[in-house]
Amino acid sequence: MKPHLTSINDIAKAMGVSASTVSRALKDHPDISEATRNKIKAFAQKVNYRPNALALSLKKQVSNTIGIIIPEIVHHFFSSIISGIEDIAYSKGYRVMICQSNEDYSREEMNVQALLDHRVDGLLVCISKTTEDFSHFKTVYNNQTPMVFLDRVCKEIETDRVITDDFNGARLITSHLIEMGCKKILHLGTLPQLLIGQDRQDGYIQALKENNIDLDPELIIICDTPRKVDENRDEILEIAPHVDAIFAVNDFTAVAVMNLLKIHGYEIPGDIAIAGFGDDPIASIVEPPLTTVEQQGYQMGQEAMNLLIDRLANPEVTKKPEVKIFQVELRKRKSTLKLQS
Amino acid sequence: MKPHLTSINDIAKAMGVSASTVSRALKDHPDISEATRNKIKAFAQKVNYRPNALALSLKKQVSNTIGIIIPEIVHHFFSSIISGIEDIAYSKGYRVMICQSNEDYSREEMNVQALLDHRVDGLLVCISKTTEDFSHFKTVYNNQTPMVFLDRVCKEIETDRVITDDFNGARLITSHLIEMGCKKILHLGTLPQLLIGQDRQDGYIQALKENNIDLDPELIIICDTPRKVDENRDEILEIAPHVDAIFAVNDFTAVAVMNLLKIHGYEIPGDIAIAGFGDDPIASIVEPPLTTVEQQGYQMGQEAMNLLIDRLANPEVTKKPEVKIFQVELRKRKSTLKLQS
DNA sequence: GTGAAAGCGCTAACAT
DNA sequence: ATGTTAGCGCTTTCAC
Repeated sequence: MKPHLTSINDIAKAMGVSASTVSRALKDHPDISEATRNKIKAFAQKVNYRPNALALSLKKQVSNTIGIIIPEIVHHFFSSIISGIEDIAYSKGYRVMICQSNEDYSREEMNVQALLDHRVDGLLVCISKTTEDFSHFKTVYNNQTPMVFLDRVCKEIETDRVITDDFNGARLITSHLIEMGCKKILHLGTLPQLLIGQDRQDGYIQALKENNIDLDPELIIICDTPRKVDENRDEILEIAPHVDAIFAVNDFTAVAVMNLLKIHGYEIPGDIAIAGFGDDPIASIVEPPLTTVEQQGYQMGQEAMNLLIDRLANPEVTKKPEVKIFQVELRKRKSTLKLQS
Repeated sequence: MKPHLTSINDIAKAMGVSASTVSRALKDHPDISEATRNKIKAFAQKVNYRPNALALSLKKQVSNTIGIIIPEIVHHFFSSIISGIEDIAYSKGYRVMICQSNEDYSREEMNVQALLDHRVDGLLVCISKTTEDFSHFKTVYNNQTPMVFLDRVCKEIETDRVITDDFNGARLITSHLIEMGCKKILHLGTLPQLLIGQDRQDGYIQALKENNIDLDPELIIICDTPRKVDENRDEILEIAPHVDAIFAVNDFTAVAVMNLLKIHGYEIPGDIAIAGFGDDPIASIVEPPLTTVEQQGYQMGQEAMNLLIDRLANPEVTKKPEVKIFQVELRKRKSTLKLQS
């Protein structure tokens, strides 16, 4: 914004016409004579005129921008979501503002505020892990700014949601482990306030039940990042001799335990089978490759953006919140393929 | 932007004062009596008043927003850069708008335009691989919108730059391979228009020279993504028997060749040593762990943002473009540690 | 201590 | 076919 980009007024002055004529000419308004229109367009082109998006948004009360709040873009799942969102958004003439919460509640609050301040037309949100109070999202809801929750949702707020079938995913994985002959399965889960964590844990428990395996509460511990694996290494190493499988709530945690166990002489999957969740690229790179379930981040992002655009296009319609559930697919790999004895 | 968020005018009307009074009261202007100020502030708080950032930017001709254009956020190096930028930006009261070019020239052009349209105060750019024409950046330059190039720079435009010492990094790696006894080193490089690729290739050549190894032009091929590895698999497999090491221009390409070679029965590093560039997290996860050099993405992002803020703060000062070069550190890992015979 | 008015860049209803 | 005017939300100079 340094030296004043040329505005419609500048053009008007330079050409001896009114600003409205310029405005109309540039958008092919039928009232404007072809002669003037051409002259104006040519001139605008020459001076490289570009409409000021800020002024436009202010005037139209529509910014054509949607805000994205996501925990951390480093993770493949989240960046896939973003790509899905962007591709739909761009194709429909929307811009996106991406904010990272870094899994931090107060950063998330700031992000919501900043996006609202910038008058985004809508919000696409994947809630931070540490968020337990949802009042900032209620503000959005009360503003009537359309919002779609993605993956990590807030049930208290009635909005469209796009989620993974976490329950079935976890059930699928756990059943697979059981099929491989595992009976003592350690679950590395995530914080209780995260629904996805709850659902994955429930899926794990359900699979045990279906196979008449008693649930041992000691075999569920909260440990959802490589760092946490490191912090809990003693506990994990103490439990390890007594289990024959580990199901981690995400792939990078699974990889971290795998490394920990390998260092301590465990054979994977011979001694302990390991499974993750999400099918991150590292899952196929580790040795042995990691069994996991595929989550369709890209498609989820697309779907969420489509839902949002729907709301934006029909603000008066008050249809019930939609919930799109994405199924997952089991990716069996070497890390769980025990030779049946 | 649905039901009209409450504005300063609304508050003014509701309280029977003028808009200017409200404006002043809210920003603690000394002219306003404490009584009115408190009343107004209390009311604003109650109705959850938030200034419209769009109107503010329009008025002030400063958006406090900076634009980031980056090839692909999925890559750890790039998302580290973003985190570095964000942390500095937030602490100084700036917002960021992140755009992905997806390594696509025309997307990059669109991004530049969109950010300019939104009147960002400055731009932080990591150029797309496929960009050979830089006129869109020259437009920015002519606009006098401050811009800092990061990692992938454009020499034709005189701006601040923050780069990696690619030449020395590649030289370091290549020398290390030579020390390990390798003499026939295949280099998987990137497109010729990319300076970083050129520099890494030059570093590779320099190391050969320093060790009196003749450069074999057949041992340089352009192959800079896992997909390209797949496309060039035949050529790579044909060359493989005749080399004792491979130096890839980035880690994910290195990992891809490593997998290809492992599948075809090669021992790493026994038959062929492999090294990458960047120290992506996958480098320490693959088996064997990958030798590479560490690039300080986070710090580079911080530095770039600081340079930009400097320019923004002193628009009149016309000091010469600064170039910050970040050194790299060799990370020797198993993938190159040949037993010396 | 407070208000009126102008203007940032743009558009649209209302003239002419 | 074109111009005038008002206004989107906000700040700031100038009055009083």
